[in-house]
Formats: sequence, C-alpha cells, structure tokens
Amino acid sequence: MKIATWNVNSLKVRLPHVLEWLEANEPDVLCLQETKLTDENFPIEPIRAAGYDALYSGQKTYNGVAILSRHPFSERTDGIPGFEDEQKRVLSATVSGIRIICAYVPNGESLDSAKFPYKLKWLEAFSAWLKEELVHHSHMAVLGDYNIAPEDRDVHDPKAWEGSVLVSPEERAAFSRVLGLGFRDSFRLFDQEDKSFTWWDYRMNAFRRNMGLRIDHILLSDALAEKCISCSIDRLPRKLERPSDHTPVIAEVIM
DNA sequence: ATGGCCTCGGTTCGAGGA
Repeated sequence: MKIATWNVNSLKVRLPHVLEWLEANEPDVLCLQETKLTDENFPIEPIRAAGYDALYSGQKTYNGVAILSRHPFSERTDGIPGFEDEQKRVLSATVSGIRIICAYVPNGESLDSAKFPYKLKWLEAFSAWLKEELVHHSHMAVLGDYNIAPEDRDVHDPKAWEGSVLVSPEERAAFSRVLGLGFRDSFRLFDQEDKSFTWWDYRMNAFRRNMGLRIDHILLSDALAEKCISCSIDRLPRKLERPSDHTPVIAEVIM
C-alpha cells in the first residue's frame, strides 16, 4: 500500500498536477489539504475518471481536506469528535484495514497571535482523540500538513527561524506528545538526504535556494511502522508551472 | 532590506498562508 499526503493550496488550481501525480505514482491513498473548495465544487468526476474515489470536507476560501483512494472507504469521521470547530481540517476513514487520518493542523500565524493558542488547543484535542483511536485501530496513519518542523534539521536555517511559529518548543512538544502515544515519523525510519524539506516560501526564490521546512508528515502507529518499507518526499511537482508551495510525501507499507 | 509570492473573494486591495 502506498499512502501519501499533499497540501495542494487550492485543488481548483492544482487539479492538473494532482491528476498527473496520481498517474505517475499510483498511490493507493492520497490525503489532500487546503483544497479551498466547498463540497459542491469538488472535482469528483475527473478524480473518478483517474480511478479514485474520494471523501471530502471543504469550505469556501480556506482549509478543506480530502482523501482519495483506489479502495473502498468505511468508518468516515469528520473533524475531531467532541472538538467544536467550523474550520474543515480533519477527515478520517478506514481503507484496507488502515485507519487513515488526513489532517491540516492550524498554522498559528505567530507566537503572539490569537491563532497560536488555538493551534495549541487544537493539537491537544487532536492528540487526545488519536490516543482514543489507537485503542480501536492498531494500524493507523496520520498524514498531513502539521505546520510543525519537528527538529532543527527540518529547518533550512534554524537560527533565522528561532522564535517563529512552526518551530517553537511548544509546538515541537505537542508533536512529540503525538509520537509518544505510539507513532513513528515514517520519514525518519530511513536514511534521508540532509536538508530534506516539504515546503518552500513562494518568495525569495526559496525553492531554488532550498530554503525550506519539513512540516508535512506521515506518522504511522508502531504496529504499522513495522511494515513500512519506504518514505520519501517528491520534489518534482514543486518544479512545475504554478506549483503548490508544498510537495507530496509518500510512504509504502507491506500489508 | 523583516519585504519579496500565491490564492481567494470580489473588485483593482485585504486576509491568510508559512
């Protein structure tokens, strides 16, 4: 099973890239974030034509998540149960025995923004829910845009980023708490190139200069991590015309 | 040099992203 995640920064704009990527990579599951589409505008027809079914939970302008799959879905869950939130950031379903959770963690804006405590509160609720989900599903994959660079090696210039959102000790502690529930960062199960990132600012020629962050992750429950044979970042879509600022991350598990 | 770009909604600019 190949499972992947990609923050597309508007599915309307990025649909051709997504279809091209599906054909080239043939993932079994692809989680999307920042679709920025209401459900009635979701491009289900071209996705079906490409051989995928989809679950989607969107809103106008902001956020929006979707799960594409070549296999049937069951047990759909919207959002974080018990956590009231109008922002469409989480969608979950079970596919081929794997509990798939597609997440778009809040950005936080800055450490002194009102959006920052919302991010921490959100992560706390998310973590509490994942703990409960693990009781029922030994094979879990939590894929998405975490908006957290877990370690300094996930940041192109840790000094320059010190004191910024995405790298703060509070956010990193929240990420560690999720791992502590019984998850592994699949990317770090394998040898990887130094300065591997999943996001580069559109400005400053950041991609060409590899000034990026690794903030998109595939976390696997310990039992599923045992079955993981690869995890990699695909930089190719970032080189296309009108790219998303994020690239896909893809992992393979042998079931 | 603390900006620089992209997307959306809705108009020719502001909000939000990271």
